[in-house]
Amino acid sequence: MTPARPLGAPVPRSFFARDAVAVAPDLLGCVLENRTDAGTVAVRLTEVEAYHGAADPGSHAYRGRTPRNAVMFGDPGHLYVYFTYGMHYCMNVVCAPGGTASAVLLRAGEVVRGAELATSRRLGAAPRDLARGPARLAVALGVGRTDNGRDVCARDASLRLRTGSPVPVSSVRSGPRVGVAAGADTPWRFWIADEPTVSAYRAHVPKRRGDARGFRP
DNA sequence: CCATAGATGCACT
DNA sequence: GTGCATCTATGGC
Repeated sequence: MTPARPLGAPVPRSFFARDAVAVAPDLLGCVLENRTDAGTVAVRLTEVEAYHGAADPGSHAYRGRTPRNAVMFGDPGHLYVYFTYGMHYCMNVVCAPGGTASAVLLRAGEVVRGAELATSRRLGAAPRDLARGPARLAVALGVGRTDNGRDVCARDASLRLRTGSPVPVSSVRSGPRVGVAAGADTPWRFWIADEPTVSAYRAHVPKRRGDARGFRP
């Protein structure tokens, strides 16, 4: 059980200086706020996933340090933003001591401030869908490639985490991570029960290859 | 509701 | 060349 923190207090770096699997459930209910020239959007986190360092086959860090994942190997409290599927950005917060490459993927949340700005970034999205899914969350917050490596614990951070209303332990759920083949036995996806903003679960879809085109068994 | 396909750039093998 | 820690549109029921 984590000690209660004053509502709205910035989350200190020490919070992230633990294993991602320990940090992830504690992150639920916290509020991520991004101030830009366009305005401020704040999101209450409802769904996250832990990536457990270089030993985790599902992690980008599994095959060692590369230019892309370098931030993961750095100090806790920094943002690891990566580009995927040719069009999407997803964001993690680095955890554990430097060099561990442990991180938490922020998968979904509820927009609690700046809904108008978030909606302008996500045209056509219903309120509950504004930040439902990791790539949508990044868009709603206005986070992209240039935010990779940002320190969310810095004194003057325009992108930072605050504590929110505590989430009862009884409301925290966990299960397999989305779209990750390795570690189906590790329930490192955490979410708040009965939250409409939690992304739809999609199990990993194995790729079929080498078959004749159009052939179906 | 559910299932599938296509988009699209880049890191890595 | 292969395969994404995804999203959206479309088509079937």
